[in-house]
Formats: sequence, C-alpha cells, structure tokens
Amino acid sequence: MRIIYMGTPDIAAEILTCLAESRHEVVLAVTQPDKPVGRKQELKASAVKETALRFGIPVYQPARIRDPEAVAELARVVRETSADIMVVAAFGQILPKEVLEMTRFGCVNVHASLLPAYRGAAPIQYAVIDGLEKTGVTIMQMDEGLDTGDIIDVLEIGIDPDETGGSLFDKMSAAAGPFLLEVLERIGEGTAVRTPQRGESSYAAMLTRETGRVDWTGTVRRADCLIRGVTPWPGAYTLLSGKKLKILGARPAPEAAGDAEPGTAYTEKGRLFVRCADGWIEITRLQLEGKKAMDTEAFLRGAKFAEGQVLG
RNA sequence: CGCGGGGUAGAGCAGUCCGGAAGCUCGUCGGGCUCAUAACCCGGAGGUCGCAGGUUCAAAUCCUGCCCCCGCAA
Repeated sequence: MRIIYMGTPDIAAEILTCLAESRHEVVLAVTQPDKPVGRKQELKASAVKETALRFGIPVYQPARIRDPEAVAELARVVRETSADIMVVAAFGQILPKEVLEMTRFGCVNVHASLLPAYRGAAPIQYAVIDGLEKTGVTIMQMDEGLDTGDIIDVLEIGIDPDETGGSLFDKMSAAAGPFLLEVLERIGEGTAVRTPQRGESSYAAMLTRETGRVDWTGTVRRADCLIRGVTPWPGAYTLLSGKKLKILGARPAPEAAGDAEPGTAYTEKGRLFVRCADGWIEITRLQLEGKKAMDTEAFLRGAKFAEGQVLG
C-alpha cells in the first residue's frame, strides 16, 4: 500500500522504520515542526523527521494540520501519489474530518494502550504509574474523537515488576511495527473487522515535570510505581534542602525496619532509604541539581546528608 | 547575550569570600588484630587544583580570555 505516515516521537519513528523497510511505500511523513530544545535552544527535528530523511521520505511539518492550507497540501499529495491509507502514531494533533476521509482506507491509529483505557498523550507511563500488570497496543480506525475510533485489533503486552516508562516504551516500540504490518495486511485484503470500543474509558493526560515529584506520604508501592513510570522522562524527583534531587533508580526495601515521618532519609553503609507511609524505599541512583548523575554510594561519600533529614 | 550550579588523588566532596606548606570520606597497596569479616587498628602510594595568560615575594584562592559538565526555563 502507499502510506501517508503521521507521527512525532521515538516510538513513532520506530514504527516508521518498520514500514519503510516493508514492502509498503511511505509516500510522505507528516510530523510536528522542529522545536527549540536544550540549553542553547537550538532547533531540533522530531525523531520521525530524522527517520524519514534517512529513508529519503518527503517530510511535511504543518504547524496546524487543521489549517485549510495543510489540508489542501495533504489532498494534493494524496492525489499525486494515489495514497491508500494514513497511518498515525503519536502525532500530537487532532485530524479534521476531511483528512480522515481523504484516502480509500481512511486513517488508522496505533495507540499504546488497551483502549478505551488510557486515551491521550501518556498511556505508556500511566500504565506503569498505576501499577498495571498488562497493557497493550491498539490499532483503530480513527474518527473525530480523541482515541475513540473502532478497534481493529489489539496486542497485549505484559508489564514487569521492575518495568520503567522507558523500558515499556522500548517493548511497545518493538512490538508495534510488526503488529501494524499484520493489521495492514488484513485491511488491504478487506478482512479487517472493526469493533466499537467497550468498557470504561480513562484519560492519560500529558506528563509534566511536576508529575515526577514523589509524594512520600503515599505507600511504598505508589512511590515505586510513580518513580518507575516517569523514568527516564520526565524523571522522578524530590527536594533536598530546597534543591532538586532527581531519583534515577529506586526499589522497595522491605528489609529496612523502623518507623519515621514520611520523607525521612536514612543512610547506612553507602545506601540511602526514604520513608513512605508503610515502609522504606531505597534510592540507588540519583542526581543533585547542578551535579552529575551518580550511584547513591558515590553521592554519600560527599556527605551532604544529616541523619534524619526529611526529603520532599 | 535567558537564569543558575560546577570542573581539586581512582570515586564523591571541603578549601576559594579574608592569597602564605594539598585536606576529608571511600577505594587501593602493605602490615596487624580476629574462628572470621564488607568490622577495627597502624602505615604507604596516588593530585600539572579544567586550559592559557596576568597581578604578587607568594595563587586552588585575586584579574582577563577560553574549553567542558550539569540543574532550571523552552
């Protein structure tokens, strides 16, 4: 099939790679405009743009896909390339009806959750934050709502006890491409079955940096899931004497005994434990504002800690 | 010119404001104690103090320029 692809971040780029290497032809990659990034505010291309350029696929970066100008451009490409379908994965913009109906097979979306749960921007991280045991990839026929279209197929993916947002991202990225190819096959043959979404829906809003702030008054399990879910982005953190302390690695420490106020830090032999409502969590790797990331053991050699110090 | 922290022994830090012998914790090497030990005791090695200039009798410390790392913001 001739495909118009829309997507932006890493996961979308991996799926694009899979398509580009398949027998299908990607005739255009639509992605978000380059954005200023980093300390120097240099413009950076999205992962999808970089991948598209690598495969020699034309790139289109409309500020708003709903603008008449952008719709007209897409229509032109569809006409000139006889594109059959649009595939959308983490694109970041809502498509107008004209675009949805522009090609023979319409628009299909690859979404990283078992819909209708976790519609929206951050389904992967929230699956970990909420402590789920499984999630999945859903491919659906897009409609005008936000992740509300009819389901074509789902692929379940297990979440490990030590899963992080990043590791789950990798698992889903790797699984999504081949799964999509399979589904495209059925769509092309006309054997794809579309089923309305059933069950209770939920919404996974975009993560902000504040999402990563650990609430030590919650349970160990909640803190553990949150830390893993927001790792490596936006990253978990707490405050140490008013400075931001990133938590890069942590694990529940059921072996640690004793009670203390939530947030109390306890150090022993190069290890650092923090008290939650119902137990202790060990921080294994961290980074203080302005400093490099390091293992807790190294950090504690600098002896910045007073015993009984409270974090948060 | 966005704001801010930092570059000192293998690791993590103090010392810089108020120039005047290079320190701390850990690691490492050797010895001792011990049934034994990641515990304890004694001793040792290891550093062009990011780079280049300048001021000074004397610079990690003051002045100038440059390089690199990181937090915020976006």
